[in-house]
Amino acid sequence: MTAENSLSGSGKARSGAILHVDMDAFFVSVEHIRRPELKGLPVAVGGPGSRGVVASASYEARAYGVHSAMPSRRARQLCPDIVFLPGDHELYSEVSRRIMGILRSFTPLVEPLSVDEAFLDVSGARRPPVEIGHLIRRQVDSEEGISCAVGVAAVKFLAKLGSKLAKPEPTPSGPSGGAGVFEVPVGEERGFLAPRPVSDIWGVGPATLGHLNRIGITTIGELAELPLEHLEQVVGKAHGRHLHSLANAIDPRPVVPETAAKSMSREETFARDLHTHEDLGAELAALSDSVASRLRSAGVAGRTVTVKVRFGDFSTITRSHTLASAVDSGVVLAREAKQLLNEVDVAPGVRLIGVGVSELEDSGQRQLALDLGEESAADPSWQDVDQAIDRIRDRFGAGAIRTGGTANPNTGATGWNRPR
DNA sequence: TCTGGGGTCCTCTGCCCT
DNA sequence: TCTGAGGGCAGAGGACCC
Repeated sequence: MTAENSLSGSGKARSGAILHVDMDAFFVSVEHIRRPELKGLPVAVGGPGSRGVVASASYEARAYGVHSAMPSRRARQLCPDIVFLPGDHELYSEVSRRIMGILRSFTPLVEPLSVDEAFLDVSGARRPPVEIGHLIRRQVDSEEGISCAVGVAAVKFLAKLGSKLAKPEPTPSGPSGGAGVFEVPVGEERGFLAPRPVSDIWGVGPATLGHLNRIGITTIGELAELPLEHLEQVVGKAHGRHLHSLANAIDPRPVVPETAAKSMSREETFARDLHTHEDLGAELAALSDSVASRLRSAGVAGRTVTVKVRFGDFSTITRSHTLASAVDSGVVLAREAKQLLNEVDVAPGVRLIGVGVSELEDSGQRQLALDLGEESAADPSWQDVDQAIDRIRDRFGAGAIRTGGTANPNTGATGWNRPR
């Protein structure tokens, strides 16, 4: 379709005003800045252990078939020379904040999707969207040394697909080609989508793809022609309506800057399976402490506590409980989580455990509830303890203090996580 | 091949209430 | 008093995303 040089200035097609900006191999690109000697080498950021996976791979590594979410062991088989880096998520978050700042200098309507991508609504801008895309690429590259791809379209889904098509190809010597900016012109959306595979639709993963393939649907064009009622029977009502709209290039979702988080969680995979409530309880306490700390720094508290347990055979269960009032205390959260865990038979062996909190609300509301004397799972006496813990961590670092029962039981946790 | 971590949204089921 | 229908809600799990 159209690319960097073929569209701009043609004046033949109207431009959509949604941009999707996606960093190229973000974690690896950040590592390249502080370790330039790694440029040109196959590099992966991720968990190097036997149960680790790749979070980000350089284009040189991708040429060997390495990709994100691939088990690290498999990545080493495909590319024995690959350099594994453990990752520095504080640094990635810091770079991400600066890049989002650059994007906000073009429009206040920036919706971050993750650390390395965002939607922008530039409908109010004087410059053409494609030109803004090029300016963004130049500025992110000159100020942060990171390359990115930009998709331009009238709707989010197509802009996202555009950025994917603007990316370079992986080769053993690094990224090659790639338009950098890819536009789907207004009025040409359906023709553009029709021949593309249904897996290009945002929301079609392996399970949905299997369902669609079984009824003979392989392209977006075929999906667009399928009667809605039939599609709803195959993939469910809400999902069916959503996919049908996207296949017809209909995506009314606006760009929403800064949406509040709806849940917070932490989970940990162990190097070896754990079989006792005692071992798991200690790990649960540490995770609860971490989640509670994040809740407090975000100024929120949550009512629903969920414990996630993944067994050695990879089967996964969750147990949740909704409290009378919201909590943000690590001790209270750990107590609830352990009660939930007690309902689970852990003897078969647990490889992963997680703690999550949802039904989040502003901490100010919760304080008001406490002041009014409502029944609460959050014991106010713990608030002083939590505040003291936060002050110590602010001053001496996150590892300066642990709450009781969170001492590392030598569980061999992978220690790998990818912060949002 | 053997699958991390942190999220969101949806569906299904069972329970309670009217 | 019993029973069934239907709505609302909580809990569990699946699918998907990066």
